[in-house]
Amino acid sequence: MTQPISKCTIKDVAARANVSVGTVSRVINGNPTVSREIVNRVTAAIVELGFKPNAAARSMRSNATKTIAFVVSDISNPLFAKIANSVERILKDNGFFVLFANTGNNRDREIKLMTLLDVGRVDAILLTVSDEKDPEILGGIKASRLPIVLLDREIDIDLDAVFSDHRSGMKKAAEYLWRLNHRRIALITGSLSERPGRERLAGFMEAHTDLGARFSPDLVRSGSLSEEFGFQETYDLLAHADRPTAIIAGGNRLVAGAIRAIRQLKLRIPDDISLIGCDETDLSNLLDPPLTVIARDMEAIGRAAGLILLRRLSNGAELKPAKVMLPTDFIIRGSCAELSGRAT
Amino acid sequence: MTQPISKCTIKDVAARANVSVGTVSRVINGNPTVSREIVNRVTAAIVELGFKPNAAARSMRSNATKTIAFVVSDISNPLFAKIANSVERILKDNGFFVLFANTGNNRDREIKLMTLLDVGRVDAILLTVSDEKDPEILGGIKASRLPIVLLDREIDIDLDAVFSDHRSGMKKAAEYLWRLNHRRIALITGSLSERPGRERLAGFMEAHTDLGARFSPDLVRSGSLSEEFGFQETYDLLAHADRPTAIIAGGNRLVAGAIRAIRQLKLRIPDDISLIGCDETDLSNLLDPPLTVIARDMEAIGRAAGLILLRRLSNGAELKPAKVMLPTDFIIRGSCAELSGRAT
DNA sequence: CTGAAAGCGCTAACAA
DNA sequence: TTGTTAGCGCTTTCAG
Repeated sequence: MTQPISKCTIKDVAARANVSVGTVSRVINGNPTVSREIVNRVTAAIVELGFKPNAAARSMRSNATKTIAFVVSDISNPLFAKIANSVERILKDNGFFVLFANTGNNRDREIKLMTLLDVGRVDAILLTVSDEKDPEILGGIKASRLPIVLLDREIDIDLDAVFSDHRSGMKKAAEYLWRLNHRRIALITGSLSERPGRERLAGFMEAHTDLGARFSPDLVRSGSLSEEFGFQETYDLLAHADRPTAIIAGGNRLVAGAIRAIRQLKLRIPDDISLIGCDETDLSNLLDPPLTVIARDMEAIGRAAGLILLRRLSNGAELKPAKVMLPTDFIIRGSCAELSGRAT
Repeated sequence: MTQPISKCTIKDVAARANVSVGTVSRVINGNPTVSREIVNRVTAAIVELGFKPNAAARSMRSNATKTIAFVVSDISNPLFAKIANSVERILKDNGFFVLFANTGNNRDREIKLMTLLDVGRVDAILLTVSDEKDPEILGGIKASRLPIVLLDREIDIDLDAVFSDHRSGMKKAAEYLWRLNHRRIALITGSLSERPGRERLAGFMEAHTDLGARFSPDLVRSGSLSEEFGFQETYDLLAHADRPTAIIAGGNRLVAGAIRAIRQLKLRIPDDISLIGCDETDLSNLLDPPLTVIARDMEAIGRAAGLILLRRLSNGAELKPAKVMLPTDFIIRGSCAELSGRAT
């Protein structure tokens, strides 16, 4: 095994192989205009010296870092982690690294991050912003010279983006509950300043409209995707006399909060309350009864995002922004009960 | 808002402010030997031009990238994600970015990654290797000129490391089951070529020895930390006539597999089988009954790792490698039953 | 086909 | 206190 005792540069290789640095560079970059003879000599020298081209110097010349940033609110959310995993896999195959950054849903951090990254540190950004309307955030995005791919966000700037079809999944879920004779269905979901919250609400309302059903505003709780919000709203919903018979928790953390609240109130799923969750997690399968969910393929989302990024990076800026919509899947399991009596 | 239409360099700033590039550099780096007057002028020029110092050029000079690599088998494992999150937070506060890479527990990928990173792309590595004895992996680590912090791994090279005290947690768990009159206790855990698997087994054995208990080898299944392994071994364990009365699943994915197997066999926890898991996940709290677990503070692990890294990076290589052992916590919940009859 | 040389943007001597 | 300049390691003309 070669021991790269001290950092060695292209110069050392050149000296060792008795060629010029330019030639070494050509060999490294697979330039075909080098004779077999010399390629061999240089390659040998590279191996013997354990030479590795310095990334900083390269990116300084080429203006490419071969790394992309993955910016989300919280990488420890298993969903983001899955997307990150998938993104990394596809990007790695193309010689890219993934830098990741948490914003903690903090507006200022998001803005700061944009400028921190836009210094030749990464070639592009995979982004999930916390507020699609915030002028400062939009300003930061506009000011960035980097290609950006949006993850499930819709803003006023025309960018590459990959979306999930929350709306139709939600619609199916609400209709399903209706068919089980539920008439008081509650929805807990994220803020309306983020696409997932808006789309889920839209699907929920669409279902009601199509069904000719009345829509009870106090049964809709939109605010945040946090577990805490899920807990509080579920608790509040169920503590009232006129409680819903079913809850749709529109967000994977919200589900955890909802279940916690249901437990605490000593209610049973689905006998006392029917529950539908979002996204596949350990919870959905391993809960007893298993959870009926609106799911999506995180792997596919990451793959799509990675592919779009690669496309943009190789085809330049003239490309029309790609918008990819990925489906959701409504998976019926055991967490919803059929109601016998017609509740109006 | 300043629009950085075209990339502008230190030179442009110098021209604009009527000073030399050296002075601009001094201002950027907060060198105190610059007059107030000029600092203001340069700062103004920087703001007006929207100048941001190029990271590649800087790291080429300073030999520091201000980014560290986080290398694990699978970032989508919620535990790693939590550590990553915590690491990122502490490192970010010190101006560092985190690059992450999945190895998928693939030996070759681990080795390749080391050389891919050791090109001035990162300043240090946070590492979890898949096999502590593999000579090629060890070779790769030795060959690396980068500071490395090991996460819960023990190898023949003296490096910074942070460990979890799996052993004592496991011991407590086994003793607890014994006190509940369990006499056939099974352990499913990871490979013995990784520290967690070894330590968990050691704790398990220690408990038996201290208790003067016989030790049934076929009740110990060590192999992998995957959910699939957890499923298969649990299934196998429970399908036999002479089945254990309790299972300890030593690994967070193993728990998921174990529960799945138990469900499939239509067994109830804890009436038919007692179960102890490892690490806090949604599962542990939200399962019914909630899971008794050997837990640890992932946040603390990430913080410790980040701090050690920072220390090494600022104090240089002469420092004696730090070894930090973080505790585990045995949390009793409802997944273990007390046996009445003495089953010898 | 190969070598020489000019930078990429920045920092850090060394001068002034 | 400020300006000048020599590189950091590499790629890429431009000659030869």
